[in-house]
Amino acid sequence: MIKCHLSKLMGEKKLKIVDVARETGVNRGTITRLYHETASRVELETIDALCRYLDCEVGELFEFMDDH
Amino acid sequence: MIKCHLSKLMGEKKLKIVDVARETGVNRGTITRLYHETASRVELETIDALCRYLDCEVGELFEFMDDH
DNA sequence: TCATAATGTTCTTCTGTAGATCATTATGCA
DNA sequence: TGCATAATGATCTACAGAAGAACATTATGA
Repeated sequence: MIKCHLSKLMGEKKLKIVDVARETGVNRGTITRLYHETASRVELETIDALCRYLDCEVGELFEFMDDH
Repeated sequence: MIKCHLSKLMGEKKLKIVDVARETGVNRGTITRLYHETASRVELETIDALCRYLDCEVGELFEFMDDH
């Protein structure tokens, strides 16, 4: 499975969902879904905006968990 | 922008699009779009299948390129 | 050269995000 | 403590693009 670490990254920086949505320009619903890991599809543009805003790599945002 | 390194990873292993599609169960059209970087959206399930098949991390498949 | 495999291309279908709105909960201040 | 406001949760419709299939074109190799 692919784990999304958005909530962890946001928690470390004490960011709110509204902040991230406002600053990245990404829809709040989208941020909410990634935060709660209920998203199953993601726009590359969204990943781009999050990496830029959180100053992180794609690999820090999404992790491949080998659960066979 | 987000760069997809699927073509590079496939090239290194001399893999064909049909092979990857067959082995991962991902639609060939989807592999083709990622290969040619014409995809703008991606299923987490697809990333999962590719990471597992290529034995790589998400960060090796997608890279954040900071082009301001 | 010919058969077959691989890739490219195009079309329809359908899923899930985008975006908006409303409901609920949390927060801060008087 | 109560109230105003901000943040989050939840839900709905519209739409973009992946999924999947089918057909065309190109590459491969016997």
